[in-house]
Amino acid sequence: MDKQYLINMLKHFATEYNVSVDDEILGRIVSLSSFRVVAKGDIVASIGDSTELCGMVISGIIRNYYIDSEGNDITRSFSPAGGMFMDEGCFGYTERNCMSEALEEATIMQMRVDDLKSLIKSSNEFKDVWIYLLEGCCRYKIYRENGFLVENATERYVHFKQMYPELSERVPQKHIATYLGITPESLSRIRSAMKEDKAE
Amino acid sequence: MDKQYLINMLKHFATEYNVSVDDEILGRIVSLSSFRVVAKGDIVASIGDSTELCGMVISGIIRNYYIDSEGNDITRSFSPAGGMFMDEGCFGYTERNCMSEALEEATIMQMRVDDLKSLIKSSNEFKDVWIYLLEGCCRYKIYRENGFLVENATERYVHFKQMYPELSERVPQKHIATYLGITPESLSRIRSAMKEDKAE
DNA sequence: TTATAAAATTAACATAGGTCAATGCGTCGA
DNA sequence: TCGACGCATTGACCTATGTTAATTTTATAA
Repeated sequence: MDKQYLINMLKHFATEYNVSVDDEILGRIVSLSSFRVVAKGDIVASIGDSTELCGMVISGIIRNYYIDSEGNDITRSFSPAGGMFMDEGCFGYTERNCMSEALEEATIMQMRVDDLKSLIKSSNEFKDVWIYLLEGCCRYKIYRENGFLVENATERYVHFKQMYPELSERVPQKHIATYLGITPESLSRIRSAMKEDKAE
Repeated sequence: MDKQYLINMLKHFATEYNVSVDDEILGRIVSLSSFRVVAKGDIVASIGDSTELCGMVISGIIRNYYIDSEGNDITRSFSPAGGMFMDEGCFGYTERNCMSEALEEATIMQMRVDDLKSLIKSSNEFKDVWIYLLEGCCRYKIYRENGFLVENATERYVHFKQMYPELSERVPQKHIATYLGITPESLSRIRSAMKEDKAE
């Protein structure tokens, strides 16, 4: 993986988000980052970890999950290729409150939040990119909030499949269930009820 | 309400958020804004409205709520003094999908999203403020997502009261209930159960 | 201050989703 | 190829929350 290759990869992710960043900035990001290949099942970051690093997924899928007061594993989000994770530091948290694991073999890139923030401060253009990403994060969370407020579990599942058809295939159902705020057993029942409905 | 008074008010709100913006920028914001006093119960913006305007609450409380597929009124958020509302345009939505009403007599300020975006583009300093606000929005929504994923209704209510003691007093309970994702009847039961627990 | 409406409480019953446990099915490593 | 383990499914039962409706309390406006 040479530098230009990584720059092109980042450019590709940026294009998917409809933002353009010039190579010079991307080169600085790459220079400030370290890269790691992690195996399926590896824990990439844990509860209580410092938030000084933030990461981006180059390939594979990272799952971010809470452990609730009874010890249950509850998926907060999935980070596919191009997605950020371990980003709590960017939002001002000083300690991580969730776990991150690789659901598949994954290549991840990580850099210091301080470095990222300096980069943002230093470049007017990159500031716009950061604003774009933050607005996207808000949109996503507002959508999710809306789901919990006005939809039932079945509706949330249907919309999840529409929105993330690929994740629906690649990720174990139990994780999709907890992401939707229900148990794996409930999701299984919802699925069989949906099949019946279709049959009729 | 003269201009300097309004500037000072905005400065005060900014201070509460721990951000500083200089008077020149605030002056431009005020110049681009219009001000309105709305009566208790007034609908300030509706579903289907254009998102070309965004607003900030100067005094009073604005409640933002969805109407679900069965016609139920479900609170999405409260905007107290200093809070934004009608901000969908800032996040790229072209049409509003929720209602906004004044829970008390309120003074609101509104400006064109385009003007706000130009202001952000034009000022490096104001960009930082906008980034700060967006990060705050993400933090808030992440907290809320966490609540729906790992807390039950009682816990969400307790945390709501801790976090927004003033809102808890000033806002009808039925709206707090739907904000928490439950019915007013359920909240009432939760409250009486909490009283019993305390008594024992 | 009173009349009226709105909000909160309470009760009885209904239901979505949770819990626990058993079974079956893939998949992956030895 | 086999065995073991993780995952999905299913069933029986449970609980939190929803629904409907009656009642009490509180707020509002004449």
